[in-house]
Amino acid sequence: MQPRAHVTLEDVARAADVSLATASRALNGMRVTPQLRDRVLAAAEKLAYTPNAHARALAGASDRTVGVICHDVTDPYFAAIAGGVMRVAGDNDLLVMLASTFRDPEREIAYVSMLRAERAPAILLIGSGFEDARWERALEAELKPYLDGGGRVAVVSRHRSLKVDSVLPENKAGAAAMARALLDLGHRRFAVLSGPRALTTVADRLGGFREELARAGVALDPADIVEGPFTRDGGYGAMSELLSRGSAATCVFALTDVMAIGACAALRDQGLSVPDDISVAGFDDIPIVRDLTPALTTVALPLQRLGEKAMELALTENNGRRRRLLRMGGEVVLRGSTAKVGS
Amino acid sequence: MQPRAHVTLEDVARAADVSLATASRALNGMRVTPQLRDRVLAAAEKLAYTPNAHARALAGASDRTVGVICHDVTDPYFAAIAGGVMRVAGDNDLLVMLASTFRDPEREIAYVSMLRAERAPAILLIGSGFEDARWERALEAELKPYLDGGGRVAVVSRHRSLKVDSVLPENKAGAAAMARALLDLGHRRFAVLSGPRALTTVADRLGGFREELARAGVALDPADIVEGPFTRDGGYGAMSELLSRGSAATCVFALTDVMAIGACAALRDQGLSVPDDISVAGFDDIPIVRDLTPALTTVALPLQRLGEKAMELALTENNGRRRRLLRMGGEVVLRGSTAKVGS
DNA sequence: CTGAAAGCGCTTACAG
DNA sequence: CTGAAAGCGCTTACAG
Repeated sequence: MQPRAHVTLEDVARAADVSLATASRALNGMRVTPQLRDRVLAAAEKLAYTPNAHARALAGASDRTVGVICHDVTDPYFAAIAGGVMRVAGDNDLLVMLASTFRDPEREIAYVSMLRAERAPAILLIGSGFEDARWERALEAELKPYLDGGGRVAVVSRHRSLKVDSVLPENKAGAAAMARALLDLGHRRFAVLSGPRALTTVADRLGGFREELARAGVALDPADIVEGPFTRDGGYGAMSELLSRGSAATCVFALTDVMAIGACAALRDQGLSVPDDISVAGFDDIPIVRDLTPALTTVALPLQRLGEKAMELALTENNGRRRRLLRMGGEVVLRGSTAKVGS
Repeated sequence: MQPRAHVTLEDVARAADVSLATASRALNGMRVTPQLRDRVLAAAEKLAYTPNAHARALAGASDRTVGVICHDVTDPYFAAIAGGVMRVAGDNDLLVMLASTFRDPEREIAYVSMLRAERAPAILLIGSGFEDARWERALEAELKPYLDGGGRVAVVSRHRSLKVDSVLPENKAGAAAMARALLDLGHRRFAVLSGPRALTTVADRLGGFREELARAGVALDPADIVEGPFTRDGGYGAMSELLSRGSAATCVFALTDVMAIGACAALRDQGLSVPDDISVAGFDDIPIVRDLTPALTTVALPLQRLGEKAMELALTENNGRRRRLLRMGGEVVLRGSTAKVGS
């Protein structure tokens, strides 16, 4: 009961009057005479003993803590994916260590490094990578030795990242499908609220949208593309900017639902009605958007499953040495935020 | 480059042709001849060396990973608080290990136990406790030895929990203030969408609301109190139940914004208008509610600051041995979801 | 089944 | 400043 030192296995062994080895075995459920076992368990209970996970890990016991690195847990998109990861982790009796980089590439590398140091059995990287060769090399320099050391890595939403298992939402196809759906509603003049160009997801979604429009003979005026952070306020700001430019677009496509939410707020603040004055569409289908008024038209991604699949990939041994790639399609869901427009 | 074994300090020391001690010192930025230092750093770089955090922790180096346990990261309420925690943690160069119990008391204890085993320097418990004596004892049995061992603990939103530092949103006062505000709008017949009785937050908010109404001579009909899970769907279900009971309430108070969102959805689905047919108020002021249509009337809690303060408490030594208690007030924010009603 | 001992990979007094 | 050595708290062959 000394208010300082930690109770160790040795204390337990001494109290139970057995050897260290026996104490260890009893606590770990290995074969031990019931009588000794009871004595050990009783002593441990009495002393409120908790094994030192570090010593245990050092001594070779396997670790049960996987690391998950995402851009921002407070973003519903990542929260939903993380929820999926945790579901599967929980089923497998794994503790999840969730970290947020707040979109700082440096910090992502720092986290991977810390997780490596912790000898986490698996690391999940959730969210778009950055178009930055230097960063890519640095990340690879961390991941490579980790993988060589037997670490498992799975990523969500990033391509080309090493030869690791990955879950890839079909951003490009989804954006293209959205373009088609909006064209079908009769829209011909579009604006896009985009995120930072450095994110690969931005390139994919913007590219898919633009190309599909082009296929229909509709061009996207560069002045109708406004860039902002991938946040609610980023969407608000981008929409405001667009309005101040006096865009003639009848429909705005925000590259994420979160931005779309900000855009709707900006429109509302300007006294404009969605979808009567202008249609708004998003991407992701985060849970909240169906509860908005009007509900948001979007490309629905199976967010929770994205996380579940990533965790499953990291958990299952990859026998063939090739990286596994799971593509998960998105589906356009038309809701109240987009209106038909007479041509 | 063997694709199995981990590179250890010894490998680095050998490659740099120095002793283990020197290699350790060089890597940790302690005084070492520049020449040797460079050799060590170069060797470490070349071998992609990462120190084993477990060995380091065992050997006495301090750990930089704090644990945060909340009910559900996918809930915007906890996400916002976690965001605050992470902000302060980041400023202090700490890694945050975020865990979700999904409101399972057993799991909370399991997480504390794991964190104890990890010798995390601090553990933060975020979210209402449960009214369950057995659980309380079990939790205390985990926390006590952890505290005695020098661990730091801070909690958000739970009272009576041991003698640990805590941040307490004024749930009771906030709910009372909300009652007053709604009475001022002219409402006299209320309904409450409540969460599980076992959560202390429920008792506080419900109690504060009810007592303030009573003070004004307004009684809360037990039939007008519907209980459901603290989730969007829980709010949806509870509201549906209330409607099916044919309640005559002119105003519904949901104990959390998340439930209020579900309630609004249920009303919408029934073709009822908020606030024309019925007023709805929530509690928490999670970020999204100001973007709803109508925006939600609620008790605004400084969510991010709740997290920041908790982390700060855990980080600053408590010299006086008494537990510190930070009360943080909530403020009623009237928005579009509540209407005046002619008396 | 049980115990003595080696070893996991570091850090840090303790000598030099 | 540098090195040899002890020690952190476990687990696990290895003998008995």
